[in-house]
Amino acid sequence: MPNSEKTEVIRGKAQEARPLDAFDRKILGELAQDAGLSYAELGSRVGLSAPAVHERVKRLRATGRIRGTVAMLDGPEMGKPFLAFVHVDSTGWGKTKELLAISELPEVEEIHSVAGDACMLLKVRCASSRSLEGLLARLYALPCVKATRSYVVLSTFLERTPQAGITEALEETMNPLDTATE
Amino acid sequence: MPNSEKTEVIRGKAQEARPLDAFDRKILGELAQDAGLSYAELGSRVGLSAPAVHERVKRLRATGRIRGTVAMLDGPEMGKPFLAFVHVDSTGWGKTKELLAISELPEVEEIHSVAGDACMLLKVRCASSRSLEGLLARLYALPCVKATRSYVVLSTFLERTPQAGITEALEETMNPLDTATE
DNA sequence: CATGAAAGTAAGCAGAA
DNA sequence: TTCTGCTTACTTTCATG
Repeated sequence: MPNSEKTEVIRGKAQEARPLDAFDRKILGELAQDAGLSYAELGSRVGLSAPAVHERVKRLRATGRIRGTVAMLDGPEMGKPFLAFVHVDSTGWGKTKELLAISELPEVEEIHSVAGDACMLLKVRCASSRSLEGLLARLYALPCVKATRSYVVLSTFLERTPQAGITEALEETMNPLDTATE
Repeated sequence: MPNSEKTEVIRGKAQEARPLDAFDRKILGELAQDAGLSYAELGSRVGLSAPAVHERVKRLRATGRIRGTVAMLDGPEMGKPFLAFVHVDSTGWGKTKELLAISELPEVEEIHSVAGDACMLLKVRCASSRSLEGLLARLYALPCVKATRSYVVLSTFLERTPQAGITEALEETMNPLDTATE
């Protein structure tokens, strides 16, 4: 069927607008916990046939809802028992080039720019306090870095990837201004 | 083979002690980026046969180096564009029961206890500033919570799961005390 | 290397716009 | 009717002993 590609192109990003239905949420919920499930098993859990669920997963991947499937490695087992969050006060504005350099380090897992009294926030996992020191040294070597504050993790109670669910109850407000408008 | 189990038991956690070799690191590096690879493809990338690489992956899973394989979901696409890190000052000590309650919320992705001027550090991803407020309200409802500081993420430059690599160069020290002993 | 299971494809059908 | 999406049946690839 030579026309199928064309159809995709014509529809363009229309599929991105399609909201998630209950089936999609259940599928995503399962896959966020275990992406190793067979389509048959996944289908029986959400109440769909294997090809149907396969089709939906393909769509969820294509539209970017699923960014990929990865193996979750264990930090300590990998020889990196030191987890820390580093707040970075910087002058000037987050030069992409400088960030590129440190994002290459396998020790650096997250880099965010944040509002609040810090400009950048890093999540780093490394072998020892020594290597954390080495990483901070690299940071201070950057001209824009003014100060850092490190929060060393003592123990981790929960650590997971983004979940599909939304807690509607959190939208409740205690603000009298809002109740007035409602 | 009825004796294989026995051997395993006798060796006990000996397999955990087995250090990662270069092949293991390469395998883990690939799987941390894409766990959807076939064993054949994985084998050709690291220079091993498919069954060989399969055996290694099985061992890496059994010994806990690989904690599981999950689908990475896109926060904004899931209707949760608000990412924030919340520092919690608490009195008394991290009652597990109370943590259990908030770790059930799909908005909460990480809970750590940290050294530094905060006691707990949360990573939360939610639908709106309103729901972040709702989550803070739940936190303050806990008797041990004294204060919170929230760092709202403006943009994310890097976000990934633990990596296999270790940067040896980070172990370099600038401390004269250490160079003296060496 | 061989077997069996699972992924992926194609064709047909039912329900909703 | 036309379109979207589920199901059954089939092919092919891959995991696994």
